[in-house]
Amino acid sequence: MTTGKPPRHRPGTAVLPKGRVRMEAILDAATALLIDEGYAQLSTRKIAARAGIRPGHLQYYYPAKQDIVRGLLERYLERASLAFEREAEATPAAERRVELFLDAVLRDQREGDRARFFWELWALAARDDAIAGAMQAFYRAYWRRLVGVLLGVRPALGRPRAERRAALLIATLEGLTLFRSRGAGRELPLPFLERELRELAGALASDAG
Amino acid sequence: MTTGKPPRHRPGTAVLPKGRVRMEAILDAATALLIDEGYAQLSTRKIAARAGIRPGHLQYYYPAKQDIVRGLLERYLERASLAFEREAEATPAAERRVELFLDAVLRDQREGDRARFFWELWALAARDDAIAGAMQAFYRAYWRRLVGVLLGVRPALGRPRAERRAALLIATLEGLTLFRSRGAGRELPLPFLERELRELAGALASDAG
DNA sequence: TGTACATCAGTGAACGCGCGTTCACTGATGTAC
DNA sequence: TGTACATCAGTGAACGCGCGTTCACTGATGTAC
Repeated sequence: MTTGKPPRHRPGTAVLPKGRVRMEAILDAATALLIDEGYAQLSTRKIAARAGIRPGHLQYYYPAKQDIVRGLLERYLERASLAFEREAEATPAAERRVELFLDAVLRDQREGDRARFFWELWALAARDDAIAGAMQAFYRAYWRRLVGVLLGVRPALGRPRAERRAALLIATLEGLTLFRSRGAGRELPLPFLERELRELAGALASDAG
Repeated sequence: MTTGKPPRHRPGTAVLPKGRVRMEAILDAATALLIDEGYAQLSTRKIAARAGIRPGHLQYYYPAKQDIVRGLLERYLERASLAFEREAEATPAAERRVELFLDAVLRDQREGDRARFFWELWALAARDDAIAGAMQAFYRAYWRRLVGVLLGVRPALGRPRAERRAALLIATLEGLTLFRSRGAGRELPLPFLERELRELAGALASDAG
């Protein structure tokens, strides 16, 4: 089976340190460009330039453009899912968990680039099954973590109701990114919205309804 | 001032019927392509082909590609804003207004293409000020309409609180589009989510909190 | 430590393609008298 | 109704460009003995 293939790095992950560093640099460059200019303006030649290599060398690590995009997405979402896990370990008193979870999410969302990055991803997921799958895995982790928090605070909710309310809360949080920075109405100051959001979260964590 | 410019249709809107029909056809074609393939794959040549004209003739009506995108967006959002107005005229008993408003929004969102279209727009708005402005105007109309509904049902809310809650509800509704079709988790059946959403809307329309 | 060899990393030129737009031109339609 | 003219609508060829990817090749690094 050892055919005389063109020199290309196949197994997906570089074995040697230099290769691993290069692959990271490529994903870093592509991520920055995706956020700065959007997927429509993203080109392999720009990625190569930003990563400090020649255009033809990209294919040595990533045979096609879509492999780069999938790669950067998987890396990002993996890290984010890990953050959920890590946060789950250091649990404070149950009563404060919802609040702290919201804090973490809002802090992350406030980090400028997150919204732009996700807007691109939502659009991409509609056209690419691999990206849709990765996004789905991410939101599943996000959602499971929140279900756990809600049930920890208010066990009487019951799992089915907690699952639905967690989904609603995530939808609200994601939807709120539209009202940040650009693209939607900005006449409502965010601090007010976030205060209201916390009240909403409190209501969703109650066993009423 | 009457210089010998190249033959180009300048004023933005065609005067004669034939020209108006052509412009509509161009926007129709571009909208369909944007939904089917996404902005990254959108090209003037594809638009021309789908509209049944030669590539060079596009520039007669729309000097540049971005004019087409802005044109289709403005047309769509104008129609949607009008729909809000029309709906506001036929008001039933106050108590049912929130419910009916939700019905209308959810029905619209269920219409397959709406989500894909908006995902593209959110991403585009982050790069193009004209698109961001149009989106902002649309969400403002949407939001004002909902504030009116909430205040009509529960005047005791007061305008500031009604404004914040309307924004939250819109964020939730937009965020829920992520859980439809593709791109996010689909393990939660939508009917359940929508039932929960109605309860949430009811809570937001109460004067508690 | 030295040598031989295999694998890994990187280069530079070139490919064919679809893109957005321009331009000189022709044909169709409307308007004035 | 007929004619002259202006404006509107549409064509087809061509432009220069950046794109994604291939390919033959060279240089660098690791491995076995």
